[in-house]
Amino acid sequence: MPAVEQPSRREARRWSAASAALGALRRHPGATRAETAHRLSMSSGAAADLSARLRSLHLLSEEPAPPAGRGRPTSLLRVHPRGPLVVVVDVQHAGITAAVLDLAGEVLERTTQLPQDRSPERALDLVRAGLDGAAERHGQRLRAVSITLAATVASGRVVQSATLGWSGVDLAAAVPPALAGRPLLVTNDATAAGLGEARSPATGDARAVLYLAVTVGVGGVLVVDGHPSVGALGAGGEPGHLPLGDPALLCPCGARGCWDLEVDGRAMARHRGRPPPADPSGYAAATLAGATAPGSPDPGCVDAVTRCATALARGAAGLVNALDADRVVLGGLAPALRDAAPAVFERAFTDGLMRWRRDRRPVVADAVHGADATLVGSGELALDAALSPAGLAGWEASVVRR
Amino acid sequence: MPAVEQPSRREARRWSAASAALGALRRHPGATRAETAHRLSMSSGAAADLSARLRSLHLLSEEPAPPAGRGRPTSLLRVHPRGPLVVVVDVQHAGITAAVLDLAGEVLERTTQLPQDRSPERALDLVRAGLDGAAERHGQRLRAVSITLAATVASGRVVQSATLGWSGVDLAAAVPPALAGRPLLVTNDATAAGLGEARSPATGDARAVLYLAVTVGVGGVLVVDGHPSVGALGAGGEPGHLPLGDPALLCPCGARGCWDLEVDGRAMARHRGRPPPADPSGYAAATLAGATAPGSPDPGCVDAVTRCATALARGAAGLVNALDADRVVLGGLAPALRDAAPAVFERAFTDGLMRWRRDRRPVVADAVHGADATLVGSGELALDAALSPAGLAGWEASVVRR
DNA sequence: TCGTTTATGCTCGTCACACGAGCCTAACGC
DNA sequence: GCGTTAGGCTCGTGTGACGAGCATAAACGA
Repeated sequence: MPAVEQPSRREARRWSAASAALGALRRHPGATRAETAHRLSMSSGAAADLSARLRSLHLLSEEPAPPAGRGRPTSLLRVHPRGPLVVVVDVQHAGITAAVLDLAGEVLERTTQLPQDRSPERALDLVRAGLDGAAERHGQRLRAVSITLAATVASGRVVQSATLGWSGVDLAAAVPPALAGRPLLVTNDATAAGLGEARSPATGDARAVLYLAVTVGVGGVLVVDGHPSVGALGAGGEPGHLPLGDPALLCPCGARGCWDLEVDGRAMARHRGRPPPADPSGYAAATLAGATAPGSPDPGCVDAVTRCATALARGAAGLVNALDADRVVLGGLAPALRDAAPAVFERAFTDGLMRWRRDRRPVVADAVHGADATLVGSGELALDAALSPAGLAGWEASVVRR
Repeated sequence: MPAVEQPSRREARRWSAASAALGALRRHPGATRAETAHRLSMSSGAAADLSARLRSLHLLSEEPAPPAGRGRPTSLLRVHPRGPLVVVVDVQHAGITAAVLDLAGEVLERTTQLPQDRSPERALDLVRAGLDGAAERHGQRLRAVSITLAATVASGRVVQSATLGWSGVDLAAAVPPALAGRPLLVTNDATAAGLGEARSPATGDARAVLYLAVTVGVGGVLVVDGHPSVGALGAGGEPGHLPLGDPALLCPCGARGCWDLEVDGRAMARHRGRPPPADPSGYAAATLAGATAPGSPDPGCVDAVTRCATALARGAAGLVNALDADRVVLGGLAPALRDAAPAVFERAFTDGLMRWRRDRRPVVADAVHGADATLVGSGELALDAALSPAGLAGWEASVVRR
């Protein structure tokens, strides 16, 4: 854990308005200054002071807004071209992606590297290389580091990963000296993706978003008021290990009857009487293709897909009951699973809801960010840290030093 | 919903230190001034200013602390005898309890009334009477109202209650004019109880506390960093309606396979081949007694209790997996259920955990507040509102008016 | 007994943000 | 061209946080 010191009360107060303004700008990209001031109920005087301060610190720049109707034209708020940046790294079985984002969440650059072998050491080397490259190109402008992995993460460490085959890996070891002292966030990939989806404008004004992504098993997270609910160690977002399935089945995680085993390629293989596939995602995709083949759907595939769609919908409804989500977002293979058996899904979802919820049942939407979801969510986490009062105080210190 | 206006940024800033100090005092009753100042890393100057302000507003009083060791003796911080109060009402099948608490969470007075009949109208009358009585005795000193019920609550309304037989009741109607404008909190009883348990010193420094109470079904809530996770509408805390049970069983809530049906008196009756009992709690208590009778335990009771204890432990472990709780607190009949079959419970709990969690498995503790848990938690909710910056600003206004 | 040590409380000057009032400025429209 | 409208700017005021320096109350020790 890097020692990211808490700002004093005074320091926090000093930056709270700036943090709020930059946060508002992040949620409403391309907003004007007057608009933002109204949104935060600031007087025009306060807005003028704040704007001057943020501009002089390279935290934002303004350009004249095109006049719209009567009145003195306002200005558009933009990310400053020499403002703070964040760097994110996503570690997946398929490859390691590093990206640099600006305060607006725009991806400025991204690189993907394919590891030669699967060892954690090699992967950490690639993560370090990615971070080092970004540090070289952007130096002090990088204000936070966020790493996501297809793994269960607790207290900044990987505690297990069936996908990567890791356990007990500390990600802090992959941060190069140039970035030491920056906030480091280590997060499960589905948790980050859920955050990215929940904060997307497409999600509307839902207060509690349940994100569920089927890949190998089912990952996901509840995002309440824009904050992921990650529990004690940050290892929340493991809905797949609720015992919603068959108690006779032993999960690789060590527990029995995990929901994980009912919704993915492993479940489909089981339903078709086949041995567990080496690549459950590929197997699931093939089974989905078989079930939806125009003209001649394979009955075995249809049955397997139907059962998985039912298990997914039933579990989603149960989680809505228990956690009081007002929106469900499906990611990974889940949208395809639902599309392959929409009526079955719908029925199982409705039947699984408590009766009083059926009147105003949560919308079940498909994820909008696609393959970038994890990167986007990871950026959100990093930007949260960079734009917190503590992060801004650090930025000011670094600007003054120059 | 009463219109409890948001304080301006300035107002919030004005009260943030006071709010923090009173919050710290609440968590550490009987703390000294110097201790509290250190805890909040305030300079002695700031502490002097703040203390003078809070004393003049009747928010706290000081008395000389008994000298302990060298150095100038400090003072003990106490609740002011004319300071703010909160009023709470707990609506249960068995009766309606109203209580008035001071800022330290001490119960100053409490009354319980037994309703003549079970209609919501009659119950609301009793709630109103309880609130009116408190308002008459304490007037402006009452700063927040918290109502708890054995019911599913969403957006301040009761949406369903098997126990009370209500649905669609708006609690705002029970607030007398004398208390209009005060923050009104309406909460499920198990959620409040869980909050009370999670904030109890007995719970230690756990970050995410999973509270599970078996009564009729199983209620509970995840409390993260002292805040209950209540989802979109405040209807979280319904873990009993996760489909962890037998999908063939239809729950009164309308869903199938609810966990609710596996752990309480209804489950025990089913396991013993009896019809559903009218009073599941009483039936469960009797079955527990039968299973633990010294000398001659009833095998049918033992079997029923064992199966329920297993279902409880298995579900608890699954929720720990999914939500990342680092402590579990059992309330209602759950401690008795565990005590009746400790080895079975232990085994099922451990087997239900993901393997990596077994090394540092969360402590499963019994609730400490007993029958008062709901009242205590309700008080916490009300005090949170009363001691928020907005609540304190309201108090100052009311003091100045006098 | 009386200075020394230690912990704490108090006063005061300074800083920096928030806010409101009053005024200035840039567009539109008749 | 002048009124209308929306928005920006300046400046005085309020207020809390902080640090420095001093005052105070107990315990300790010679």
